[in-house]
Amino acid sequence: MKIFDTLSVTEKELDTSNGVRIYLCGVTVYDDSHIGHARTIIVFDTLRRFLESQGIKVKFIQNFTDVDDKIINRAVSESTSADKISSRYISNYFTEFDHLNVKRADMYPKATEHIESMIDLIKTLIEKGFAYVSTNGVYFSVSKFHDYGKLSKKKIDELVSGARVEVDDTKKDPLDFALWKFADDEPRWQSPWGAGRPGWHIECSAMSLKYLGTDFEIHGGGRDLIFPHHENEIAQSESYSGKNFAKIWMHVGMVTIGGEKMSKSLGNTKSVDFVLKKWGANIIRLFCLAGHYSKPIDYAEDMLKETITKWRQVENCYYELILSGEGPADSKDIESIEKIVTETKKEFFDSLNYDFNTSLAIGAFFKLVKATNQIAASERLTKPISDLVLPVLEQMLDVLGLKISKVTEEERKKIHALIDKRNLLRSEKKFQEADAVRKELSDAGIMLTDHKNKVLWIKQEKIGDGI
RNA sequence: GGUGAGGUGGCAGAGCGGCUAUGCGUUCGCCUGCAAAGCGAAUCUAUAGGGGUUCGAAUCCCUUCCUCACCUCCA
Repeated sequence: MKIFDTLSVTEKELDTSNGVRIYLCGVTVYDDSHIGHARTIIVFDTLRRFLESQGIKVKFIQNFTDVDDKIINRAVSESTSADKISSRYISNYFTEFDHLNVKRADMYPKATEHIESMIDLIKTLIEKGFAYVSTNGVYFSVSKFHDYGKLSKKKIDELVSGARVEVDDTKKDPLDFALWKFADDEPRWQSPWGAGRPGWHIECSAMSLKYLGTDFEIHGGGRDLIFPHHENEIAQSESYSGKNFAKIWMHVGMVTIGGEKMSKSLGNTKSVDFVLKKWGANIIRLFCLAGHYSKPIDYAEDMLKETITKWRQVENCYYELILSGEGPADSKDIESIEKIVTETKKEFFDSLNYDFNTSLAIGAFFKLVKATNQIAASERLTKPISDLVLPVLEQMLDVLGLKISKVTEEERKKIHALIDKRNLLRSEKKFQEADAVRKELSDAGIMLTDHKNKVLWIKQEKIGDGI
């Protein structure tokens, strides 16, 4: 598989020979997650599902930043503890991302639980001369790391003249960043240099090193983390270990709204909770995967609405397949569907293999859906055809993390009973009563399609609230 | 100002030297007792402007214009 690597600015072959280790920078838990966070996480979740579908062992680590000024500020404004704030939003995170059908990572390390590792790392950095203690904390000396700027393609002298660097006389160089900040208030931890809190960047260095070692396969996050976060992580980690930090740096484009980046500071966010209620997990996932991961996507309601139409086609396809009748299939149909299944499957996986092009993969997926629906529409979809299509369709659904709404066995019996009842009424030309039965079913989310020889039912996902 | 990524039909979005995806939308049909869904057909020949290279460019080069992101916390 090839993935575009931000560092080398090339498509790099992913080494899967010893499994794939992935570290994804997660969220700072001081507020609700929004669809921007969700996109990055969905992209990586899908990547992970794809790799696993290829029989590759994946070790997936995603952190929670649970020590941060924003958390503390929030705690102060709510007169509670930082710990309460972060645990609340971690709990929310799991509720929301479980709903988004995001597979749980192998581990969700928290910064607060890895203070010791961070201190060890800082100790070594000081010993090696890459870091120094000042009156406000411990700083990393950027000038000591000669590759500084290699990820973000920034020149050190340009950064200095950039004027946006925080002025702090206690630092040797304005570019130096904090590894440890002394603090008088809670939360704080003891360290050899004085009580305080870790800097933001050091946590990812410490936790990725602890769980994935050096030179692991993929380090990822949103594009906005390239500088300074990932640049600084590289500086710390490589200065510490003397080894390459990560093989591939994979960055996900921003979600925009009205063409502008969605962010807390601009106040234009759509929370995961909100979009889940409005669109549901399948629509959100399809939306997040509709374009290439590296490019921005715009949160536009019209597009989301269109996605609903497409999702209905998938539901239709799925139920046509699982409810297909017994009976022989035309050998020509078998032949053509075999061809389509083979082709779309190849296209689907080839697309993902080449820089994870989900846009093309989804295109292949819909080709299969469409071909199936065509056969169904012409009343020729029988079990032998379904047996060919269904496993592949389910595999694709699984990789994309899409979930068809299903019914219980009990509901199924009830549905069949009502369909029988309606059929009887229809045969007696009691259409009004028949329509009442149909209404009863549709109110329960069961849509009917009258085929020539049978009635197809579909459990439709309920989407949106007065869109 | 610096750096990076882009500008493709009404919209979304691939292609990254030749065969100009795909989807949505729109229109008209089919199916149906009716409806919804689904299906079919039609519609749309698009590649920011200007130069070049080439037998041939959306695809390569130059240039102009525009957009976005990063350069501060950010997924």
